Amino acid sequence: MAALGLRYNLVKGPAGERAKKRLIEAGLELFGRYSFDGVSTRVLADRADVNLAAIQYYFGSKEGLYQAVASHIVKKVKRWLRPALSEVERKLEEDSLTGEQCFSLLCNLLDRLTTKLLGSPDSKKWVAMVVREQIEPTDAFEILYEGLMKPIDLCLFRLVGGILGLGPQDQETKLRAYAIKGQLIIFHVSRAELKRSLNWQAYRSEELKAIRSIILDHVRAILRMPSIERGHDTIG
Amino acid sequence: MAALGLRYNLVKGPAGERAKKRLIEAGLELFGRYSFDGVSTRVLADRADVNLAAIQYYFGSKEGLYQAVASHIVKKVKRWLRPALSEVERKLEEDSLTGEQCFSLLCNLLDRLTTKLLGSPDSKKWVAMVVREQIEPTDAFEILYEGLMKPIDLCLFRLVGGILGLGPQDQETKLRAYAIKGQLIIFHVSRAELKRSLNWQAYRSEELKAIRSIILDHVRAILRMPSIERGHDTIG
DNA sequence: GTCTATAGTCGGATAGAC
DNA sequence: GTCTATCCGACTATAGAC
Repeated sequence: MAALGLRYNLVKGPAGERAKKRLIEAGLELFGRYSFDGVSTRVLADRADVNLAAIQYYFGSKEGLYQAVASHIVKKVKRWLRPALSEVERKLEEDSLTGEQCFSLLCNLLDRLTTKLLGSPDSKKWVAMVVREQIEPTDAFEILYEGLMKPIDLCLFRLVGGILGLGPQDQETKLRAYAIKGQLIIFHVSRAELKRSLNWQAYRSEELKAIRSIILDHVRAILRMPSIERGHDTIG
Repeated sequence: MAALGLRYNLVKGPAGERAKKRLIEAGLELFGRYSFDGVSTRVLADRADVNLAAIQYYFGSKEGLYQAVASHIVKKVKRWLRPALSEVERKLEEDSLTGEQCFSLLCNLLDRLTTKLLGSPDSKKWVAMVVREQIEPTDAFEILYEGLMKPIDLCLFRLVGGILGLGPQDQETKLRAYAIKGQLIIFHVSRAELKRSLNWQAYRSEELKAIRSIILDHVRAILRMPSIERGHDTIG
C-alpha cells in the first residue's frame, strides 16, 4: 500500500462531511469483515449511499479511505478507553501502590475491556480489522499500534508489573500481561467456534457475566492474589 | 518457462501431481497472508511455477483451490497432532484418571501445541488462514472446524474437565479451556506486536522456552495444581 | 496433460458536465 | 461539491492447439 495521502484532510463543505462520515462507517463495516481486497469501491460507495467518485475526491484513493478508517478506530476507541487509562495513570503516579491496589485497578480495566470488546456490536467490526493488520501489516498497522495497542499494553504492563513486583518493561511482566490479554481476545476471535460449542445465540449479559467471572478468576490465580472461593456461580 | 521435453514419459502422469502439490503450497502461503481476494490466480500460478490454466484444470476454480488448501491444512496438522491426541484418548478410556494424571497429559499437549504453533515456520501460514475464517467464515470453515478445531477442543475439554471434576461439556469446563487456549493463541496472533514490544527478532528456542514456561505456570495456577517444581519440562 | 490466446467481467480511477 | 460516463488494466475462466 503506497503512502498516499492526507488529501482527505482538505477542508470540504458541510455536505462533504456527511459523505466522508458515511464512507468511513461503510469502510469500518466492510474492511474488517471482508479485508481490503474483499470489498470494492463500488460496494463501499453503495453502502455509504454516496457517489463512487467521492472516495477519490475525499480520500485520494481506496487506500486513503482504509487508513482513514484506521484513524477513526483509534479516535473512537480512545473516547471510551481514555477515562479508564487516565485514571490508572493518575493513580500510578500519585504514589507507589500496593499489589492489592494494582490488582484492583487491573480488574477494573479488564472488566471494562471485556464488556466493550465482547458486548458492543461495534467492536466486532474494528477488532476484525486490527486482527487482519496483525496477520499482514500495512501502513494502517502503525496507526492502530501507536494509537490503540501501545497505550493499552503500557497500562497493563505497569499494573501487572506492580502486582508482580517487577518493572513494566520486564520480560516476565510483559509475557504474563500478554497471556492475560489472550484470555480476553480469544472470546472475541473464536466467537463463532464458541457459540457453536456452547449453543449460545449471542454474547448477552448472562454470557458476558460468565466470561468475565472466569477471566477474573484466572487473573487472580495467575497473579497469586488471594482467591475467593472458586466460583460455580459462573454457570449462566 | 516451459519444461523441455527431454523425457516424454516424465511429462505425463506424475507431473500433474506435482502441479497440484505446488499449487496447494502456493495457496497455503498466499491465502493466509493476503486473504482469498488478496491473491490472484496469476500470482498463485506464478509462485507455484505452473500454468495459469492449471488451477481450473485441477481444482475447478480458485475457490476449489482454496478449499483444497483447507483440506491440506487439516491433513497436515493432523499428522503431527494425531499421536498426541490418540494417546490422550487412549488413556482417558483406559480407566478414570486422577486430576494429576489429566494435568500431566494437558501439559504435554499444550507443550506440543505451543512448540508447533509458535516454533514452526509453517504454522504462521495456516493459522492465519484459520483466523481469517473465524472472522468471516466461508465454506472452508466447516473443513477446518470439523477436522482441526473440534478434535483439539474435545481433547482439551476432557482433560480440563477431568482436572476440575466436571464434565467435558460443562460450561465452566469449556470456558476455562478456551481461556487457556487464548493464552497460547495470543502469542501467535500478536506476534508482530510482541516482537516489537520485547525487541525480539523471532521466536527462537530461547523465546519459546520463556513463553512455554509462562503458559504452563499459568495453567497450573488456573487449575489449582500444586506447583511442585517450576519448569517440569515435558517435551522439547 | 500442458500451455497460449483470448473472451467476458469487474476493478480503481478520472474527466468533465452540472 | 456532486454525479455520470467512461477509460483501461487486471481479473477469472475457457477454448482449443499441441
